[in-house]
Amino acid sequence: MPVRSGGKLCSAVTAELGQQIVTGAFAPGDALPTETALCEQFGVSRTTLREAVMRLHGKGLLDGGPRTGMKVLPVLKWNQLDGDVLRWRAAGGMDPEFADQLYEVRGCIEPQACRLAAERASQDDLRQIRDMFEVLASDAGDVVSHVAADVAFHLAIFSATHNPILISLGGSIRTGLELAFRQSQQRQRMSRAELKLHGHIAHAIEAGHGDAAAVAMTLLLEQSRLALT
Amino acid sequence: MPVRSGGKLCSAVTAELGQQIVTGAFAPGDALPTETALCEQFGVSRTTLREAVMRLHGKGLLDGGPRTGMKVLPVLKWNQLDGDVLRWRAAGGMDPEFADQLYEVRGCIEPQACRLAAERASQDDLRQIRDMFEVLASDAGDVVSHVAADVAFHLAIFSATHNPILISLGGSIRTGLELAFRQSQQRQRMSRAELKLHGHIAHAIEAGHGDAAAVAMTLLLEQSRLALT
DNA sequence: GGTGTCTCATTTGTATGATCATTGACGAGG
DNA sequence: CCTCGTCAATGATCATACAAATGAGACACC
Repeated sequence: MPVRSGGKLCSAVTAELGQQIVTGAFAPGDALPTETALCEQFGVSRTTLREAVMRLHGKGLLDGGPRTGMKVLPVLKWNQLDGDVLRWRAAGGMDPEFADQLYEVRGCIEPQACRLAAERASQDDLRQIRDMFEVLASDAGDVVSHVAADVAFHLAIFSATHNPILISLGGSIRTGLELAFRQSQQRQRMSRAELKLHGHIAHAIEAGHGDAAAVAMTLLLEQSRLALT
Repeated sequence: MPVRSGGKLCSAVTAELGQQIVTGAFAPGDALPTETALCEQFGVSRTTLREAVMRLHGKGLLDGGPRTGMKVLPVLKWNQLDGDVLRWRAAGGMDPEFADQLYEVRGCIEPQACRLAAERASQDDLRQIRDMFEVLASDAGDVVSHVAADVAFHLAIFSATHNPILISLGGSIRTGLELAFRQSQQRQRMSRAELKLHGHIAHAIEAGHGDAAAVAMTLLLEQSRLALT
């Protein structure tokens, strides 16, 4: 009966269990209740329960063998870039430590992505980046669309690298970007400094100045991180 | 019939279908045969077939709705860092283009990881890195254990950053590392230049010289990429 | 009595077939 | 040509069956 009725049972069970794990209701190393117990608790069949468990297994949250039950894996084994894990972790406010970690990873990747983008961006890529910057600069629309434009701006840079793996990686941190941006803009609009840096990045990539773009991106990330606190 | 009998049907079907997709037997945008047709082709029940399809969906290879059948998604949507996708793609020899992409991504991340590791590595982290370097330098053991030590060396650097997201990311490219190293060492042992660079990295991290470690890592990746061709 | 081994029951892993809902393509009819 | 109903294919869930693995208790032996 606890299951939120709106939607697929299986997803609901996955979300419920996943959030319980991520938020620490089960400590790493702990064994979950038996399948039959969980089936009764959620009021679903074993098939559905196992479907949910399998998804969590795929996200690196659980592992287990026959007879031993399912154990919660240590945090380091979790697939931290998985969209669901990210959302569950950020539910109820993104803790600052986590935000720092996310920005640190972005700081590793995005400046380099700018360098590659400056070398290889096609006309289409450049247009996409420029368009998203226009939307950001126009300051029109609600917060949601503003966040979407910000995310699209950064994803467009990943696209411009023409490296499928990097693009895939960009897609993985997409949820992280959204969460961070939303929380950031919840307090205040994007600052003028950040907006200017977005412009610098766009222009530097367009001009093929990879180093300048990378520097601007590094500054932007720093600025954004500060705005978050 | 084609299903390798010794093992899990579902995994076999997943691997078979997945490899067919990744290797291009179905072009992106193509619609797969209907579920019932695939069920007959593989000789499994619909549940099992759907289980396999769901896994591929989770890896971003497929999408589809009722009545429309399952379509192969464009390559950019694939989860390129998924271990299985990586393996399927590399099966039958890693194509040079893909190797280049992988090294490019590593070049984005690992030098920065070295910087962070140099700042934060604990004594345990340093010991781990040093130990793995010793194994590499000792030149003992077979190719498999040598590859394992190389992978462990790089993963230890990720661990030393103490950033869970970065560590998780390192785990994701683990399969890529293994595949690249195995192919590399299949031809020839690690060159003396590469070995020396491993040593430089280890020492620089130990000494807290982040920039030096990053430079050495960049050089190492360049060197390794050349050795692969 | 303590210890090693063996059997068995419990729990997970894998697979099947059935049932009902959902959705979108396709054709009949206006 | 447009609209709408039909229906086939997927989506979701369930009840069930069997296989495999392992922990726990029974049992024999020292």
